[in-house]
Amino acid sequence: MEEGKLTVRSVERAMDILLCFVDVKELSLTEIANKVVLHKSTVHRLLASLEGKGFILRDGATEKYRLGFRLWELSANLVQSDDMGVVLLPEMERLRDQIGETVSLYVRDGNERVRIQAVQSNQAIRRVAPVGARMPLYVGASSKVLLAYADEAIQESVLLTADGAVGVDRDVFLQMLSETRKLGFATSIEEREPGAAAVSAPILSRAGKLAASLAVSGPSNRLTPEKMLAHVPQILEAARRMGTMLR
Amino acid sequence: MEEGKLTVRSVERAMDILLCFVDVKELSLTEIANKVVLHKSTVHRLLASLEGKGFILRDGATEKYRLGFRLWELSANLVQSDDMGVVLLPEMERLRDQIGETVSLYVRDGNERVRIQAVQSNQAIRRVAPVGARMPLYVGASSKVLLAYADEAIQESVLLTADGAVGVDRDVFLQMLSETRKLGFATSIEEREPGAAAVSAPILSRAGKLAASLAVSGPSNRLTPEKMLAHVPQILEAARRMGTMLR
DNA sequence: AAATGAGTTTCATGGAGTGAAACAGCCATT
DNA sequence: AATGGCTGTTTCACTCCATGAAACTCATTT
Repeated sequence: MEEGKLTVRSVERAMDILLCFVDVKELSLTEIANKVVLHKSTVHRLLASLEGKGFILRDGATEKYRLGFRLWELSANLVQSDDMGVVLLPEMERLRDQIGETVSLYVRDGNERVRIQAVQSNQAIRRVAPVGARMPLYVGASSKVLLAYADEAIQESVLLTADGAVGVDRDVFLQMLSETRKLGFATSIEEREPGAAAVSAPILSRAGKLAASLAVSGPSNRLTPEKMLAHVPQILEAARRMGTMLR
Repeated sequence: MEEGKLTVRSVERAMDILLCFVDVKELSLTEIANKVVLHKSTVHRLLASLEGKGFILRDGATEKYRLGFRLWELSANLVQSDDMGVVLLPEMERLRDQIGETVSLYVRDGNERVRIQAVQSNQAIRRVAPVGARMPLYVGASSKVLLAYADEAIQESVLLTADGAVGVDRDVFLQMLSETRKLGFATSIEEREPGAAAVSAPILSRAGKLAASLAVSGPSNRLTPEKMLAHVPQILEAARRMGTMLR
């Protein structure tokens, strides 16, 4: 896989250094050098550049490096949740490339769910479903997820509409939602559409609130229950990562 | 002033590009190029590098550039207010170099104020006051600031303790706090310590809450009222900048 | 059609970033 | 004290890589 590279090496290295701090608060020079696999002196120079611009600072006591205050100034203008479709797209593409099936993003709107973003599987047979499409909230993996993490009032409201449409038992329904919360994901097989299966996981925002549901879907003969379960860890991880990108 | 430069030019330029977004949400390539005064192609390459690492993204609709989601991931590990002393130190040093007097940082703790950081004037005569020192909250420029922006309950509580210690009139006291809020800073001349004068301004966090007070202090024969007033704009600006660095 | 202005790519050039090695501090050991 | 091991920092020759002018697209405007 030859990547189209018209980028600046030292900048990429500097960004890699910043990214060392995603899960660690402070690091020493050599720790960073080991992480990014670069020579001490190179890292030192890059750090000095970042520090000069306020993106890195040194703790006076420990002499270790930390993220600098300039990132605060920037964080005010970060993408908002309403840009979700844009922000999460690269991650969705990544998941699609991992799994090879269509990946969709849904949010709840009233008693419906609406697909706000989708990246299609590049396989021959694929499910087609346009962005913007609206679907009922009581059927399909994504619906289960969106409902499971919603307020009770909303669950009740959907139960009312669904009650008339399909013969769903109230207790079974609530049991299913509880199960979804416990598992952390939901599946559906030929539920909404014949021949189609899907796995879905919640995207919880940084604040812990449900922001959207992420779904992987495909033809049920290709996306077998075993395959679906095998994909769950990757889907959960992707959803977790996406959550960290949202307010 | 010859700066010690062992830094990487392209990285600094890339950071300058990121900093274009402190007060703007999205920018086009040429807008950025104009801001940082670099040729289009150079900016294009740097942007591609930043985009590749997720620090910049392009809005699908407008085709303009925005800050990327990677900054979210980093913002989780940003310095907290309890690191204030560390975070604000460089700015304090800068102010000290501008004004040439001792710069201190105070926070309120109960009915006292405590110096949590200080950079000493490098002049011959200088005030000595160790970090960690605690002082009463009813006297001195910093106390006025810390109180002026505090809850009324705290003001009352201090009034009670102060009432016994020094003969302060309640109305005069409250009037003084109101005046401090109106001006946005406070001064004190030989109030707490004979021969010492100080100017202080509040550091308001990003959320608008009082985080600390910034004080410039020195011998009152050198730090005359005129000098103090002349320094006010720089102090206010420094305090404002520091505020943007705090939650 | 021609012209403007956006973004992108190409390419020769030399200046800039690189990493090995040496240097300088700072604690533990010996 | 002297040693060794560990940091972070600086130096420096080499060459490679970032640079910016210019050429090239592709829309949109005149």
